[in-house]
Amino acid sequence: MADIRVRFAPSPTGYLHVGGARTALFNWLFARHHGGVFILRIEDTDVDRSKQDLETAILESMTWMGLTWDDGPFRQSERLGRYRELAAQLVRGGHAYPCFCSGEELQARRAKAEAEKRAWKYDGACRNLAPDELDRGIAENRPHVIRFRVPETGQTIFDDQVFGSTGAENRDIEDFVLVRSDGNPTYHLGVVADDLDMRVTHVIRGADHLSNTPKQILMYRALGAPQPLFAHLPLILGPDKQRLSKRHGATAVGAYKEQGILPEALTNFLALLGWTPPEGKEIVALEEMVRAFELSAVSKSNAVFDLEKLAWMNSEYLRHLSPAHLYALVEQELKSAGVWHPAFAAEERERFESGARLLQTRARTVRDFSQTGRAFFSDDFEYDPEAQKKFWKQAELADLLELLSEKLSRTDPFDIQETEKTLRAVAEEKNLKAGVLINASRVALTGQAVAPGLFEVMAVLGRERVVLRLREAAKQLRQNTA
RNA sequence: GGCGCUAUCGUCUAGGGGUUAGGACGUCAGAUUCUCAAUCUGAAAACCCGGGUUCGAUUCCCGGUAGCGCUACCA
Repeated sequence: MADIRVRFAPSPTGYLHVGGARTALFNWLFARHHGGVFILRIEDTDVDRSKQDLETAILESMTWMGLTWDDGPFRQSERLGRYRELAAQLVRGGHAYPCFCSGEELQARRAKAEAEKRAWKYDGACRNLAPDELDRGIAENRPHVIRFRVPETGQTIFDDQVFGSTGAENRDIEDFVLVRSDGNPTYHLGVVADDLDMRVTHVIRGADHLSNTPKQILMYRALGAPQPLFAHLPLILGPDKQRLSKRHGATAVGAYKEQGILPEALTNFLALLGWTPPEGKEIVALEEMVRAFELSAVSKSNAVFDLEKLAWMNSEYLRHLSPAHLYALVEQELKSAGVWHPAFAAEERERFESGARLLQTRARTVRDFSQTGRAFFSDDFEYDPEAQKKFWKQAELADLLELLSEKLSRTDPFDIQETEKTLRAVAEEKNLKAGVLINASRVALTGQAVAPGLFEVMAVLGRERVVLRLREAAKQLRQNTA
């Protein structure tokens, strides 16, 4: 298939949410797979709700995810003239007409129909206005919209690339609005005009548009224009199976970035919502997805967004990060958390790197490096109250930690093996299980009950810090028990 | 209400007229251990219901039910 052109068309009325991101991803994958063009278009015809900084945020999120576009971004607000022109063409051809019904009138009629339990559809009041009536309305400058004249009979069916053959009876489709009374186009006019002008070959979008598609196909026909292929994507739901929204927690791509999710993990996770890679291998790099992606493998049923699996996938990606990539990421995280020290770029580089590596296998998000892992990069950290409660129970621990501190100050070389030997010797001498001393020391050195192996921690921190922190902890412990 | 779409473990899904219905996340148990994670082993866990077609349906067809979507001068 040559000359494939697809587009992603967010509207800047909110941040890029994961559903939109998945749509963008599938478009992008499809384009890359076929060597086609991925167009970015901003659908900002809703002037009241569209915001410039939201557009910027959307572009940032897409860039962060690696979904770069080949053309655009185009803005519908910059093409208003073109939409009016097309609407006029439709009117001339008898496929559309001005409608003078006001919003209030319409609402009243709709309410009445509903009260009488009649299915409401625009009643066509202005569908066949007498020419003089029409002229008068225009001459008097009465506010009006332009409606599309939907055929009264027949059906509009199409072959969706995901859902298969589907469509609607024309009699079930109302004469929808093309141009608002303020002259701005509605979504339906905008998409068709743009997809036409941008020579989009495949419209890949959320399944919430499945029922809208016949309307748009009717427009292509009225225009005598070739229509694109359509592929609708199942929706992403919250755990309660309701359409994903803010009340389910974070939905914006930017929020996941803030939480320390890697773009690769998010992308991979999103791809698995509705698409199964061949071979069933779930960890799939972007390039691999590009190679394997097929619309025909997209599922038809909605998918629940499972945070647990995203978290797992994130730790999986974190664990397999190359050292260079890891260091860059951790550096960035420490900086934004205010934990970064310039020495980490110079004389303390080794400590920084080994600390990052030590934390790598157990990190769930990049935030962990500055949060639970803070003590590896800063001397300014707190003892977690829960950790103290769990491992600093015995009062004698204060003396023991001090003793250990003193022994360690003479341990040489100060490495994993020797520090362990030293600690176990102290434990034995005091007739104590090594675990008790180890756990207490862990809290002393990291502030946490959960951290990497103690002797690795010691080796990374270095003698000076370990000795100091153990002594400090002993002091703290005495205070606690006093 | 009308129209449309969908329906396999809790979740994401594979599969498909005859299978021990497969995998992943999660859960549980065990191993390991210095906490946790990782790792390894094992376990529990699903074809929405009713008809039809068929020698045989989870799979095909119809109906029901449920969920979702559309039903705006939102997109």
